[in-house]
Amino acid sequence: MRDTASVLHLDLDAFFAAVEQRDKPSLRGKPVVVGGTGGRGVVATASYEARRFGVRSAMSTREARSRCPHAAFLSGRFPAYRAASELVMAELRAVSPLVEPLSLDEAFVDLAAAGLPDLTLPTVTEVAQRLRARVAEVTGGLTASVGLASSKFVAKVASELDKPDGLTVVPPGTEQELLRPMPARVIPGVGPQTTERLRRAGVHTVADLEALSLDELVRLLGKAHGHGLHAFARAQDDRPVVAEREAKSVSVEGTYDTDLTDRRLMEGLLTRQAGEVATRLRAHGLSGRTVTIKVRLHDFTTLSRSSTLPSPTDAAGVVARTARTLLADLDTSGGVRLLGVGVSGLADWVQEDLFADDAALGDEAADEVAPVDLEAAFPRRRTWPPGADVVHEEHGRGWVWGSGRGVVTVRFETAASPSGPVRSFAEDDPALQRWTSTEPDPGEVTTQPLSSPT
DNA sequence: TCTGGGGTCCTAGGACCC
DNA sequence: TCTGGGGTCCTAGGACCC
Repeated sequence: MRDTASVLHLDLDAFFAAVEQRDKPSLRGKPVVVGGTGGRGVVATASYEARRFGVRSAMSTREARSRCPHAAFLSGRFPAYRAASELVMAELRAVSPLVEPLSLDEAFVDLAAAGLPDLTLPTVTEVAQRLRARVAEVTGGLTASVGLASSKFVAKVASELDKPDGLTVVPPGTEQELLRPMPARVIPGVGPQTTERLRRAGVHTVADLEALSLDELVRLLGKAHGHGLHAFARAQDDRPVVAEREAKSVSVEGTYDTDLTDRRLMEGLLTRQAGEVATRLRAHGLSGRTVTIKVRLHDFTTLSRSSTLPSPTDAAGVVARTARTLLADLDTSGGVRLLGVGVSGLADWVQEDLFADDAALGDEAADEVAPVDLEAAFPRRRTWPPGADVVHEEHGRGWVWGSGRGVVTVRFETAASPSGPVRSFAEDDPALQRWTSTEPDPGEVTTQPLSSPT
């Protein structure tokens, strides 16, 4: 642990929902829920207005709808979130070369690598405030909460303390007095199961945890976890901020609104997922030796089966055939709610001579798959998901307010032109198109750098 | 019709090798 | 008849994170 508050943790507030409110003025000040909108969807992000009704991340969308029926339920526009995230990460890197993104909306910054004149509290505080202002400026008004402390652990705890749009600085030396009264749950790696185990052992707070010996903790939680908690309970955390981390696996999975029972359909879906995995492997110049399938049964029991190949592959056909073979050994007669395919044991090289063969094999193997109409049974993506950007020949840019029964309702409103009407169209109206371009609208006057995500 | 998707890390047992 | 140990790889499952 360092003796300066030079680890910064930044967390964008209600990120996905905030991007939607930024781009769709009618949603400002209103409850917005972004996440899965299907029958088995869960909430990814709820705006603060929706949180007032008890809507939370990871809650089923069904429950969120019953708690807050008048919220806008949107299925998410990842290109827009990624664009906003990249602008924020660029601002962080302008402060210090040592930036560790944890997700689209969160990152650590090591101010000790920033080349500042000093790392005193006034200096780092000013850097943090300037950074928050820059984030708002460059994203068109998104707010961030920031924590500054002597370690990742405490910086992250600190960023939670004044949300949204706040800054908390923990002076070095005061970490333990901050942590002691907090629930043990604030410690990274302490989730529901560990919390329950600790509760049964009479441990509720960080102070309670601190009273346990290393031996007791290891007995209670195992070696790695025990050692980790022993240190965290004392605010000891030497984990460095790491800029580049290599991917260890690539996977695709899907939960279906109704349980699958048709094996040929499952094989078709696995094959399609294998293709997506292979595409992503190739896009990153990776290949891997271990193919894993994941199967969640109707009763939520989750199975995995894996097979390690003699050499790494990035070929769709090889991944697909391996996946289908693994599925063959499982009893899925009760119905399957989730299927997934992943590749791990990644290497950043491909065996050149095998590459051509594998690629050819890939095409063949894709064709081997049972003749089910996958697109009819499970369309790859719905054309008009709620919240999606669209453009109409006559009315211009807008977004999907609702869809179903052959009709799509569009609100013609963007951050740049916030006063458009709401109109309905036939779903197959050729004048209406998904807006997928990452370029700004032709002719659109953009005053906010992010109003047309790139 | 409770319970997403993309990840990481850890544990534990068995095979196999020296 | 009894008696090893360590190391690595692989597999399956589970907890956790955002």
